[in-house]
Amino acid sequence: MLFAGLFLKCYNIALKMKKNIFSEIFHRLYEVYGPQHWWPGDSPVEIAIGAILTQNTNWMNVEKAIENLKKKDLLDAKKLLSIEDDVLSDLIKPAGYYRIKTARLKNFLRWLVTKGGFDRLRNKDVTELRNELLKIKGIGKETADSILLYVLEKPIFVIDAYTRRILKRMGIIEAENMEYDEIRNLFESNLPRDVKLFNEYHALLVKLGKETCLKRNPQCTRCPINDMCKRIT
DNA sequence: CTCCAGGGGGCCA
DNA sequence: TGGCCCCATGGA
Repeated sequence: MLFAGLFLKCYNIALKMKKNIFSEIFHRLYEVYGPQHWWPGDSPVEIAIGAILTQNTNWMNVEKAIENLKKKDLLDAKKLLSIEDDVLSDLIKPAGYYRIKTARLKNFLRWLVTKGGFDRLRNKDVTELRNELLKIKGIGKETADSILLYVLEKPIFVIDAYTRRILKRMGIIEAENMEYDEIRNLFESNLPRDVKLFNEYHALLVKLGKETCLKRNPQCTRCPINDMCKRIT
């Protein structure tokens, strides 16, 4: 029931999309993988914390860290800000980079509390929000955009290493280190600005990126977009 | 054993 | 800007 509803919604969005390579990729991935139900997490603050903890880190390790916080009922901005750095570091240790991430979490949470919480932030202008997020030490473009899309529900397309690798393989971009905002603009200017679509699309790219046939393997032979990939000898 | 995850910041030319 | 290094754990 939920599946069918979501599918229909995405299908309707798809019908309105211009026929281009970006909509084509979305169709393929959605047909094969279906809805991804992102972001994994039960509350806005949990999602935001996950976005910071998953920086260059396997999601499985992030889950362990979040589970530690959840067990102690610490998935709350003010509670987390009130505990000692050493205590927080110890709890998030499974996610790696635990000292630096402790500082990053607190930097973000301090900003969040100062601004009066997520509900208040949702009403603010996207560009202004993004600039503010980027000023926080430890919040870079991908993390900022993940929070904008998956927490604040703004139509911002998240670019990550998987996205770069896939676009490069398909010959859509020249180099993987192409400017972040230029790649983001590729998606945002070729797709309808729809939060639900951007949500699903990024999640699907991550899903595809995790497939072993695409993982650092230049020979992509069985992925859903194989025939769209540039032949690599 | 080696590799590498849903990055970001600092430093240096 | 562009390249390099550091941060750290745990599963494959």
